[in-house]
Amino acid sequence: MTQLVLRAMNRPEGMTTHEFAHRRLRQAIMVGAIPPGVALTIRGIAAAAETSPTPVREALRRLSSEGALQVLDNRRIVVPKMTVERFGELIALRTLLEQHAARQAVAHITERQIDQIAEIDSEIDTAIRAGEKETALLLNQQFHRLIYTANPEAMAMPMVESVWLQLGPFLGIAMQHVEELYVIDRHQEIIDALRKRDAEALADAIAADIREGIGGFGRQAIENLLRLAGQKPG
Amino acid sequence: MTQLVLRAMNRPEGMTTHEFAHRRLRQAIMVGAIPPGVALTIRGIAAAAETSPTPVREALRRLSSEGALQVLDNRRIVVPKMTVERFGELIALRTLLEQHAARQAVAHITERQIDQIAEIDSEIDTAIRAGEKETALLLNQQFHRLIYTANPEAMAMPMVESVWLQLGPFLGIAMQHVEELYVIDRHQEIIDALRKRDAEALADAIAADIREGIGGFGRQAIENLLRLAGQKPG
DNA sequence: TATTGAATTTTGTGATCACATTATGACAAT
DNA sequence: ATTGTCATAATGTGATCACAAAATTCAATA
Repeated sequence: MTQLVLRAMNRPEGMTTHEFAHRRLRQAIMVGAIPPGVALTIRGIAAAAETSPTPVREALRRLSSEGALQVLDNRRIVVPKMTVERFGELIALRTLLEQHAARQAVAHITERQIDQIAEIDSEIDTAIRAGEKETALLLNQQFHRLIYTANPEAMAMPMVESVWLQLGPFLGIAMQHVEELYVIDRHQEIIDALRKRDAEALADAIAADIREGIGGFGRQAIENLLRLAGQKPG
Repeated sequence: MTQLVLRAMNRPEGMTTHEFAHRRLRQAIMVGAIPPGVALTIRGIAAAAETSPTPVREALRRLSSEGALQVLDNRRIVVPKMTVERFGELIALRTLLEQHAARQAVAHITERQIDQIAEIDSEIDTAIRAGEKETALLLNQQFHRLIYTANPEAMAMPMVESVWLQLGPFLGIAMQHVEELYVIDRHQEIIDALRKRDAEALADAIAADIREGIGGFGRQAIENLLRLAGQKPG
């Protein structure tokens, strides 16, 4: 049994221990650092985070409510295993929610915010050219997040984050085995639609971005990736 | 300050204390028993649930991740206040998610399950005739839930539950002040579409059911209800 | 070799305590 | 009447402990 390692992060002042534990665990799940199906122990996480079990449990409760973790009948906590069916459902939900969130954002977004989003896009290109896949992944999320949160009442945002989190472990696997995951995107098309305040063009571009990115994996490719990652079927 | 009262419930064997606290708090929020904006105290809930603060905190973390509660900067925990904008967003999300969940369910649902759903529908009629609004509300949720969970990988279900939970406090208010909230529904239309395995007819019926039910409140009606409930604009 | 069963360890859970932060109320000054 | 100050109370937070349940180990048996 390999000991869990959490990436070192600097803790913002005023952040509680359980929030910090939540953030670090979330990051680990998002990049696929925690293999699906193997039990997480509270004491193990507490040791890795150098805290006591109490705040860790609160973080685990939150993550399970967010769909990132699954509480088994034995009360053990695991990262859910990916299946072809689950993957398809998550991609469909991602498209549905992000299209909706994008449409709702159009009426609120400012030119200043679009500039900022375009800035993130160029940072993504830089990260990809530098081969920093993990950075590119996080920046890509930030790109989408900045669009949707232009709507001050973006009620769908927590749900989008939940889907991202559930796709995270699989994305981590894909990043390790697939070279050209981010060579193409529809970001320029998204930015153009934003500047024109064209909600339908935006929704189309979002759908295409998802479809041609992570959503483009076929059944066979997904099964191969899951096998490569050593995930037992079940 | 009035003391919080949680409805007595029998605790299923094997259920943990924090799960039980979560369920009871969830129920209280769902029927609008906790006024929005007033701070919930951990010790107060612990006293009402006759437990210690530890499991209560875990329940509160879950509920905040589910959108039912909001953690303020002061670290105080409140039921979020409803606004016209938020209400509209929640209804839009409810429609979007439930239409999707219904479409995904059609391929999986069995005649036996449809029979069960029809049974719930007649129970709803009974409850309405008996004037038991709260029962009708819960049965209505069960009606919808049984449809969506026919799909074994109903990934949208937790999100639907989240929306229900966020609409809960407002529904509780509406129930107290509006007589004919449940006199009409599209349930028969939904059942017919299920029997025909007609996904599009089902999605239309779901949308109509929401639109003509809680979704039918106009801006003025919502503001009046919020005023009646004594909610300060904020 | 495979399997059962008991002993041991590990783990989840909830209560309790101590501490720092925040809210509250009393009272004085303007 | 309103504002500001300070003492007190209430609250959130995290560590620690005890207990029961579950998993693991390992020896005995088929």
